[in-house]
Amino acid sequence: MPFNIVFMGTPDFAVPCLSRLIQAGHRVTGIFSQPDRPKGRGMHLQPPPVKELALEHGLPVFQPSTLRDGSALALLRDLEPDIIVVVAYGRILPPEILELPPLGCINVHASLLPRLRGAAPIQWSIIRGDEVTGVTTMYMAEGLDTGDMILKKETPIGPEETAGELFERLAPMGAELLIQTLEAVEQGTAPRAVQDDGLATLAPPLKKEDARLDFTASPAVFCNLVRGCNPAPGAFALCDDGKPLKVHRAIPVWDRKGEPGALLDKKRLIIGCGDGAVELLTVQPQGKKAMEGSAFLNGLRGVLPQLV
RNA sequence: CGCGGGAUGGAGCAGUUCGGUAGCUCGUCGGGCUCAUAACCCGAAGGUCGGGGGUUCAAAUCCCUCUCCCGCAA
Repeated sequence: MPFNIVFMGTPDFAVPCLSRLIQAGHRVTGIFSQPDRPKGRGMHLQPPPVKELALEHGLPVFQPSTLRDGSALALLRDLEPDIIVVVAYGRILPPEILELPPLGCINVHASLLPRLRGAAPIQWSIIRGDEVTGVTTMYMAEGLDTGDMILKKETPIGPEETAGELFERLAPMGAELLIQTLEAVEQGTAPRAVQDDGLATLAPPLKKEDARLDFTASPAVFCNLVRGCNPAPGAFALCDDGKPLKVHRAIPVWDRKGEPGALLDKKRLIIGCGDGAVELLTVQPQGKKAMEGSAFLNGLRGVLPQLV
């Protein structure tokens, strides 16, 4: 017996969840998504991915600029949700909305809560060097990802896995867990586990400076940052001319040593790093396409890149 | 009209200011050296210089225009 669902979500991560909801035959009575925003080169207005999917299915989409002026609440009442499903919506729900649906508001989060609460759990799990992560569903509370947990699914992180690759695995995994969670809620068998705040860690949105590479760090830390920032926003090193060099792929090199930032090879982009070295496999100079490290060296015409 | 960089053999780049033979580092192919090699030496193939138009005796280079790629910012 499907119930009325209002879905709130914005970016790509939320798309599989909505897609599975529709596929599973749930009655989605309305979609909330962030307003279209000017984005990318040219600053053209871009609809969020969830909106595009919703429109393809002819579902009503709402994009209020705020949830706190009462009109959103009125709107929600008309949609008569039994439950609200929130996936990366990008906004904290006020208490009156959290309390509106009889079955509550549930959320899909891309980490094993209470670890990595926040907007960028996938990137941070890799940047921190975690070997395991997963997805968690929870009953939403007023705090940031602090609600009582319902279901969890773990998955190992590959030693060379990038944030983009992990994203591709976690998004469908989250969608599947969402379906299971809804079934459990429907049957009244959903577990409810309080989060241990003492174990909580944060995964705030990545800032520019977070993606800055440091050649004095250990090769492992360096490469974790590269993986965690791939494909976006892209980890970068600064050259001595002040220009950034994005590093898309890098691996530790343990049998070389050198001054941090110094080039250690003629043909490959092996750079001294921490107590060893790293090889930059794929880099991208400003204004250029991504290229192999060796190609970057070919175009330097004898000038050494002084990375700092 | 947000700011900016770019398009030159398979890859990455110089050459464009001040028009006049197509260059560099690699890769590929052939040969040599070597116990051997990703090292070294010799040689070769491969380019409508993004598209179109214009100026000129002559355009990668100057003028106009179009297409595509990318960085930043948001």
